[in-house]
Amino acid sequence: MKELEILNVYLAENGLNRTVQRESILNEFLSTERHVTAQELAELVRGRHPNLGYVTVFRALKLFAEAGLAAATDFGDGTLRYEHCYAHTHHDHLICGVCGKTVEFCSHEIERLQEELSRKHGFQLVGHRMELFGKCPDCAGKEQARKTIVAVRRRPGRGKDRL
Amino acid sequence: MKELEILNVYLAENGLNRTVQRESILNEFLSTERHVTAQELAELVRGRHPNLGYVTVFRALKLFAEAGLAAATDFGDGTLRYEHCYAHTHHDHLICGVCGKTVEFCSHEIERLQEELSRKHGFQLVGHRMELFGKCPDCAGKEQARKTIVAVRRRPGRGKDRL
DNA sequence: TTCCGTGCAAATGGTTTGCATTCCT
DNA sequence: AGGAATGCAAACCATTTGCACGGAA
Repeated sequence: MKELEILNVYLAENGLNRTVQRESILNEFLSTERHVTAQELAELVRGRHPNLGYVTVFRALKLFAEAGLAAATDFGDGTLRYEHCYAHTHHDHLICGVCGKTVEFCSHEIERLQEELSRKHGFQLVGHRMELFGKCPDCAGKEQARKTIVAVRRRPGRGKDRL
Repeated sequence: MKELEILNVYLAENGLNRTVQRESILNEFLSTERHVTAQELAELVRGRHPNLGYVTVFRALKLFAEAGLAAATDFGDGTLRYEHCYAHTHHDHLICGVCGKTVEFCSHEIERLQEELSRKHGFQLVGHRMELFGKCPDCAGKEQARKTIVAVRRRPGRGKDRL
């Protein structure tokens, strides 16, 4: 079963309609391998469908996420980035704070420890979010040591200087 | 050296001024043990200083963070929550998705694995963010199994239905 | 007496909603 | 036909900025 089919099943099950827009958005979404924002995807889609509105893309991404086709993450700059996740295994992200490159990884060991920790506190673990911030090999090469300040401590707002 | 002193040193070092407002905000901030948003803290402060503006609190919290007195985290609802972190050790959060209760924890083992993972990808680790979402003992007791849906998969926007 | 801080109001920007129109079924 | 989807504009809301005034150094 592939993505379009999944979507259609989800739509049918929930009494929602199939539309050209949703199909186009899904195609465009599936054909990018990056983490896209709604804005970015909307621009991509508009390449083929100039009058497809931003809001529609936004709503579609949310829908995809509900259907289990997309996963949203907020890397800390206040905007949601979506990646397609159907038939992908769970993973977390390693993010370069300089150039923004992301690497996906998965550590069963860490997940086991998280589970263990939750249990220790009586929590029933439902999900987690983990992002490692650092400098990628390229950027570490270019940039010499400066103040190595803290992506996590300084978590700026939604404004211009964010990230 | 305690917090007020740290702040004053930071202000002096950076050519900034000491003000009554900043001191009041710091006091109020230190006297709460929760993770406060700027809004919440502003309301607390206004108890004593009715004409102290929200923006000032906002700016003060940012300042505190720069001075190393506060740490900001975004639990995923798009609003920054500050906690005081001077002379506190680093920790991550375990968050109950039902009642919002948070537990702080620290796992050296996980941190070691994160370090190791980053190195494996050639990254120079600068910081991380990790939140575990689950159901706390109390809420797990009250609520019976329903759809155990994913705080991470479904990451809603900044609007009304968020969280 | 020169910046800095404050506080209001207005701007920003991602996200969401209202609503009239158009589309699926 | 009847509910759903679309698309525009307008609303929302946390955050940020502009600016005039009062305050610290």
